[in-house]
Amino acid sequence: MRVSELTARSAAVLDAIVERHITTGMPVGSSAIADQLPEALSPATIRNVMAELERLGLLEQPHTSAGRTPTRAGYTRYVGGLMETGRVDELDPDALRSRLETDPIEVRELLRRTCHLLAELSDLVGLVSGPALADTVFQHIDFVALEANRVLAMVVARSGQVKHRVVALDQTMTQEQLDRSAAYLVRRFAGRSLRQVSVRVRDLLMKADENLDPCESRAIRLGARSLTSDLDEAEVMVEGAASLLGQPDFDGIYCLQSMIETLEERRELRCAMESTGEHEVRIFIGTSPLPETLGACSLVAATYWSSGHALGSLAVLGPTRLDYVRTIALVEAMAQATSDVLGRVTL
Amino acid sequence: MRVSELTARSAAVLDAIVERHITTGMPVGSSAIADQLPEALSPATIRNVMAELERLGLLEQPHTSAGRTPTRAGYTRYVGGLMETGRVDELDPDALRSRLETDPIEVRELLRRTCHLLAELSDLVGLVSGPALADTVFQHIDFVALEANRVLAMVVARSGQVKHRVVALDQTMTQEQLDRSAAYLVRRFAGRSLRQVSVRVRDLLMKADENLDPCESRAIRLGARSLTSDLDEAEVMVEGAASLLGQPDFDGIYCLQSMIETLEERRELRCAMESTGEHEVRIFIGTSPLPETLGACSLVAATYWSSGHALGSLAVLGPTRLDYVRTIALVEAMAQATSDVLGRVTL
DNA sequence: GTTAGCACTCGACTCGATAGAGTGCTAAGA
DNA sequence: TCTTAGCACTCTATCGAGTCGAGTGCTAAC
Repeated sequence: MRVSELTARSAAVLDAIVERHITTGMPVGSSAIADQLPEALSPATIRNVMAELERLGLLEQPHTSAGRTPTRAGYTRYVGGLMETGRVDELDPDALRSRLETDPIEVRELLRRTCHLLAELSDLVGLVSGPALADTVFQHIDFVALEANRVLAMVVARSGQVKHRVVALDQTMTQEQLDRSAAYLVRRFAGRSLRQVSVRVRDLLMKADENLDPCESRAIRLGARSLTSDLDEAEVMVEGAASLLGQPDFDGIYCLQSMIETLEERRELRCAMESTGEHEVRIFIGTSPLPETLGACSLVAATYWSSGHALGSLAVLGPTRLDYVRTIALVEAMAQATSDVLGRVTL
Repeated sequence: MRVSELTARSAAVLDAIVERHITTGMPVGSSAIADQLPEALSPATIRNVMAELERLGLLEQPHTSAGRTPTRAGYTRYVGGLMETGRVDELDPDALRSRLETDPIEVRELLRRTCHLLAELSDLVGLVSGPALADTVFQHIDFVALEANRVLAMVVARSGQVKHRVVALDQTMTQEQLDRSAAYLVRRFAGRSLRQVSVRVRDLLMKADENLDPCESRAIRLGARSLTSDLDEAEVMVEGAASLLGQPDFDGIYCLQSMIETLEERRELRCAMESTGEHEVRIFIGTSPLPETLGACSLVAATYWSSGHALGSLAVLGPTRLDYVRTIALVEAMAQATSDVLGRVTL
């Protein structure tokens, strides 16, 4: 029998074991399940089913005389069931929305609140990957002359997001020249996405277009230095990393340090969060897009949107043994609430 | 006998015990010290001295048949000795400096590197509190109209640091009006510290000066909304929080979670880092400016400067049992190196 | 003031015994 | 054929006793 073809009873036993293990944290014995199932069955029967689930790799035993715990595959199958049957809590996005709104709406602050709320309501780690600036609309650019050929470049997206960096010039430019350059760039490129602008400017720079006057080509050069590839890199916010230390599952576990380090690093997290899946809510249980150090964790992630565009991801990270029913509902509702608020801003 | 009046021999024994405890992490017995001291003394004599140091509150015993460990007071006295005699390593700031320099110099990136280097070289937690924007020189301001009465305000300091926020207007303003407002503010206030500008603008707003034309008073109103009190709040960077988990001293300690939480919060850290002391390098051993959750930790902090002004603090946080000789040298050299690099930028 | 000698204390470790949870297997029953 | 009662078995967790050893404090002699 293949895993996907479990009998209804086997599936029910698996679900019961997973749920009991989630609440108690202990290996689950046959009699506990016999008591719990609606169908009246003896522990011995349950044991037979459990033995089969173990053969299928869905359960395991810490040792012969202990109950069973779900394997990753077991969790995966359980969660798959949840997703298919839609058997998750409902959480009202409206209640969340009111805790997210700022006046005036500021994208970064909104996402920070989302992250905070995820951590607070789950009592686990909250994660948000911000929208990459490259996907937003170029609205404005400003250059400010600092001393000694250093120029501050500030790029503004229509959403109000800002990216600034200091660039070094090879020749001195007056503030007036800088202003003219900025005005030129705005006039010529405002309204396109920052990614397009970045590509276009780099293009023009390569071709050294002879139709451009010196002033324009100076502007292009400045633009290319300001719109660098790091526009693509979305920021990742993490909150509540310490909550992992409070998890009984990780009590005294040796790799806790590298887990926290991974959270501090962020780079690997971004990849994991942004990998897509077939469902709206993606769940990764200790494998694949999750870095190896987080092998004992699960990630419940969703995408947030604005006017049809996926902007970034938000997620909750916790031990594999986490309350999926609640967490899925939370992540789903939070994605909805954040998208709603973001929908009121032009990005 | 008061603590400060220890005999030379008692002080030597204390120092030896602290140093041995720092390297081994275990309670220190009398015979180990007898072997180690230059003066040839029997363990029994050392025991007498130890008993006295214990009466003075400088040492303690985990239990009767164990050796001694230093108390906080013991560490404090030991560190005081180090500072007075200058018995610390020397570290070459030049070597550090080359790892800090960026081209072009960007203040935030520099401080981020400082923080990273502190963590890397100490294998502990690196901390840097950034310069409050309020202390920097106002160079430029820009307003960009977003949709629906939202305006993005970007404040630029001469150092190239930027603070931006979105403000909501009560009446619509055209981009041209915004530009004129910005120009007015720059013309009138550039060159003063942002703190002064903030106070002055607020002042003018209160007085509703009738000498101002409508355009100017609009500018003042915008300025007041943009230069808010959060300019005073210096950012605190933390790196290497996970290294606390690797400390054998904290192995299985119950309050580790709240320690990491405190590091995540940052608020309390800032206070601790910025409290001043008589020496250039300040050391706090589990008490007073440190939050209570960090009672098992020590903080070694120093101030970094630029052209005579203290700008912020940098520090290393580790377990009380840390290698003070090395750490003090590191923090001292890093403060020097960071100050040197910052000295090349006008703030 | 110093130190050898000695009894004493207390944690760390080992060993064996015990209790208890949960299993797999077998054989009988539906 | 599926279910289940009964039973032997396995393995962990826990407790107490015993031992070892590190280190102490005290006393008396130098």
